[in-house]
Amino acid sequence: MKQKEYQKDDTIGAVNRHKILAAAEVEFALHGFAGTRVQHIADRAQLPKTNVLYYFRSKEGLYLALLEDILSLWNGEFDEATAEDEPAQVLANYIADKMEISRTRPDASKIFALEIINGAPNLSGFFKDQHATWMKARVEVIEQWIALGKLSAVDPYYLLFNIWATCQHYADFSVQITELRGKPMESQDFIDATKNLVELILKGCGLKIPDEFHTNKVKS
Amino acid sequence: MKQKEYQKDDTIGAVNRHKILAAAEVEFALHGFAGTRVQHIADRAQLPKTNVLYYFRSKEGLYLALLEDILSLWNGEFDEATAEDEPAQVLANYIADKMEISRTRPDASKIFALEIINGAPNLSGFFKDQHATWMKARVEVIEQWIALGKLSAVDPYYLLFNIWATCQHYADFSVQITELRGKPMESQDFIDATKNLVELILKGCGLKIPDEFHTNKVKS
DNA sequence: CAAAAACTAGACCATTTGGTCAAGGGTTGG
DNA sequence: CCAACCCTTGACCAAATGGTCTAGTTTTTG
Repeated sequence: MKQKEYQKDDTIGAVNRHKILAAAEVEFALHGFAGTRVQHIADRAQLPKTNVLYYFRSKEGLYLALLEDILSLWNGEFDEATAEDEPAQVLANYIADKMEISRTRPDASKIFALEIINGAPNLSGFFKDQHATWMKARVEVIEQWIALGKLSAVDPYYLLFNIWATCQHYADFSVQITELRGKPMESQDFIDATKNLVELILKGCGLKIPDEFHTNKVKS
Repeated sequence: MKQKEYQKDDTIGAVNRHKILAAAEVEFALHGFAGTRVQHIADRAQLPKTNVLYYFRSKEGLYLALLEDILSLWNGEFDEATAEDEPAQVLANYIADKMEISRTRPDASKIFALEIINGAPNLSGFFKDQHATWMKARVEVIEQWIALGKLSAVDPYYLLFNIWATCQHYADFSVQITELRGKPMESQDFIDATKNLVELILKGCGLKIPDEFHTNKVKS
């Protein structure tokens, strides 16, 4: 249909674009938009600076492309949940998803956080609207669950905020967490943290914890 | 003892220093360190740029002075809690304190968050050590509570991380929260959010909620 | 295999910006 | 009242940095 399908992923252009985006993700997460040097992105990608500007029209263009990539991570199973689904399972999976993103894409999470903290100057009105619409639909599902007695009467907004806050924290504040624990979060630690979190939130909503998320506190 | 006690608060120098710090807090929170212009701080403080550099040796000097101010907010009642105290009351108050900071000093919270996200490049080793020491002592108290049966067996680290994450979220992500709720968080909303949060966390720890933090879900 | 398209890359530039300087104005204490 | 000190301010500067230009090289395509 269109010849711009450069997602072939093995053309020289696609490979370089990918290298640059990966390098940019690290740099922007580490220094913010203004603090990031195009030269440093180039160095990290092992390409000359001019090359970076060749593939992306400008620093801002690169940033926006990266941001778009990142926002696509925000979609998941919870998006299609309905009142018929079991809240315990849906919420537990949602939390697990979010935690998995924090573990595998911490820099993406950080860039998003920086963007929001600074007043979301680069998030398009389209994204905001879409997000607000998503939110309204999710809130409605949660309210239906409550009406059906599947869930105790929690405020849907605060519930979702709490989930985001805690999950994001493991990515955004990883430096502090590592400092305070004396060691970085390993794969197993994330599993534990996830179980803890699921237990906390679900217990707070008066839900039974799905088997696979039970903590092994008591070994009897 | 020393004549450098310019905390008189009404000398011309003290007043200007204060104005500059307040302006800097807004600007740094909004644009990050690298993205902030000294000129903009000066404009906001309604002083010429040279004046800002006169009171603080450099942009970095100003930032560090501000950061020091901000870190002093992190002290509170929980610092002196012991195993004899009641966990429900101590934790509830701690959460309420943190939420109050998020409400009244959101920019301070944001600057701290930016600092951590970017790898804490300006937090002194001294602060980190102090913080780690504080953490160890708090963890110990929580473990004693658990040993005494005052608290169900939660991981103290995850418990504290959860509290910080959720409380900070209301400051750092205020833009998103406003966007999704369709209106900014008012004083009363913070009270509700705090009660919700206290209920969630305490319930998760198997604690009874102190009267003053009860939500008014059921009016009977 | 030749021409077009995609890519690489050094040299270079305009602008922005943190910071300096020097000169002058106010205030205060002795 | 004067001298020391604190404060104010416009003019100016050097360095950093995003971005352009031009020219050459490689790859693709007809």
